[in-house]
Amino acid sequence: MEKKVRVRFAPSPTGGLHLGGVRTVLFNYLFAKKHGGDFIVRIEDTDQTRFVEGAEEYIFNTLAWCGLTPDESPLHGGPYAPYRQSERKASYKQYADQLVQAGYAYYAFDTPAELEKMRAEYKTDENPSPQYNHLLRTKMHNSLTLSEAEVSELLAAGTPHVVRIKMPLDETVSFTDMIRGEVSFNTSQVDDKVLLKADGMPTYHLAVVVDDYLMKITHAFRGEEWLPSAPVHILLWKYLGWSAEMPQWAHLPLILKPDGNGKLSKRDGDRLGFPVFAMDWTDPKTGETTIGFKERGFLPEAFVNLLALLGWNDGTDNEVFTMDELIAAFSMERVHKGGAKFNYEKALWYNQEWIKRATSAQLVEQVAETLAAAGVAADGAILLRVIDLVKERCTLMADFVTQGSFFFVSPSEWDTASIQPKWNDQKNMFFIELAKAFESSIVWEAHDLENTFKEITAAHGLKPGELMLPLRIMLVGGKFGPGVFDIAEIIGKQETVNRIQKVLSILEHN
RNA sequence: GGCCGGUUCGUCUAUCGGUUAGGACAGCCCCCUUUCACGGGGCAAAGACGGGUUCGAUUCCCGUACCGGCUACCA
Repeated sequence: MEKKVRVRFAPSPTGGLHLGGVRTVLFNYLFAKKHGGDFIVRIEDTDQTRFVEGAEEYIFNTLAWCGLTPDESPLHGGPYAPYRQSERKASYKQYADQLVQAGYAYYAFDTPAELEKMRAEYKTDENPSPQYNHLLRTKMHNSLTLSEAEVSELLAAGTPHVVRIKMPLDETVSFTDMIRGEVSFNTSQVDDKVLLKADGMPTYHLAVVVDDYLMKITHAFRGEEWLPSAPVHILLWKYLGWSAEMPQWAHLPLILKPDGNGKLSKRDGDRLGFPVFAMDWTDPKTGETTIGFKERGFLPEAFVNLLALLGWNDGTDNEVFTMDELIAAFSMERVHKGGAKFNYEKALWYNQEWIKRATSAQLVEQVAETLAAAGVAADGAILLRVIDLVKERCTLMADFVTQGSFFFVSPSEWDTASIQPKWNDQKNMFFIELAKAFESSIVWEAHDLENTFKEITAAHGLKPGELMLPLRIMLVGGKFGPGVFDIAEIIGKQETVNRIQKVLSILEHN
């Protein structure tokens, strides 16, 4: 029987979740759900110096907003708890010891200062960053160079030390990456990574292997930046005697900055004016808030959609997918190898697509919230009609404010500059009469209003074209929005007449 | 520097050796629209370079160039 698929997303709680991180979650999630498996979130908080208050909560809020609910996590519980590595601290040492016992790892007593000295000493133009590797370990302070007695003495004295993996000489480690195919490394080129730190915490390298094993992870997906350390992990699986259980790997391509080169960073968003984080993130130390896609006015469906199509496609021309469609269509083999430059314009297009496709009923709650935040109280029944009328001209949720406010509150400013140049007494008379006609009309429907409007223009010997724009500006405030008579119908007789008269008086005083 | 990965229109991408190299975003033009959008139609735009393999390479192999990642007791 096939093993049940189990994947994990393993973030460090160090700050906001950016595009790349959410996409990694997404691909994990899609793969798991596609295969009827479980999606686990494990918090990798092994570095206390980088721990950031609130970051873990933020991660779960983001997952909830995106609709990527974990099956197991510190928040959701599960049979392999705890899901926080700091709480699993005690379980790693035995594996480190096991590796030392078997000769696959060793104790190293070098102090940070000694390491620094070593790097400075061996640094050359050809080798700018000397590695603690098979060559240099013979010159350092460790259980390979020290006598057994010395080592026991140091250990007994409680001397601070780390455990390092002993990379073998000139062996080939290879594995099949689900995206890249076979990738191989020569072990002589890989350094002796620290497995267990002096504070007793494991490094990522040990923790990821131990926890993936213990949690029965079948597929391990992570960013491409992890590819260089894959041989360490593969060897660890082997040295711990778990080769048969090793998950299948896939290293996801990076998301690159839109201009120039390099991977996308928070700075690029600040610089180019678009969000990089999924949701607003406030740094607890500086108090500085970084805008998120959610707060910028993206729909979660659009955010998920655009992320999925950054580096993946189903082979057809289809670009708009619901979560269920993504799950059905997803396959790791169709993920791109190369990194993708993030394009905010395209992201906006996805959002507009999703707003367009959403029904007014689906949008009403959020739109009401958005309007309320801008100080506009919007009534439910009318709001539904307004949303239907304006949604196709909204790219971001915030656009509903400019596109929808004038239905509920009179404009505070009018683009009279666009009326004035061609304004004259004749037009003034026309609008006075129009207001009167509107005021006395019995039926208040767009179609009838348009007829009334046309009858009066004809009676005055005017062309509707030169009066339509002034009317629009009177009702809307500017040169935008849906059909003028639809607007008039919705805002009602009194309000329509009021707005016409208000602008008439402004024009008169200029 | 070393190791690993990558390379199709400006951008995201399709192509599983044979295509006028397709689509989308952005750009430009036209239509629709007495506003702004939506929508419809059109234009422009690509296989990094050099060698092989092959009847035939964007596709397979090698080299070069360029780009990226890693090179911490960070993940």
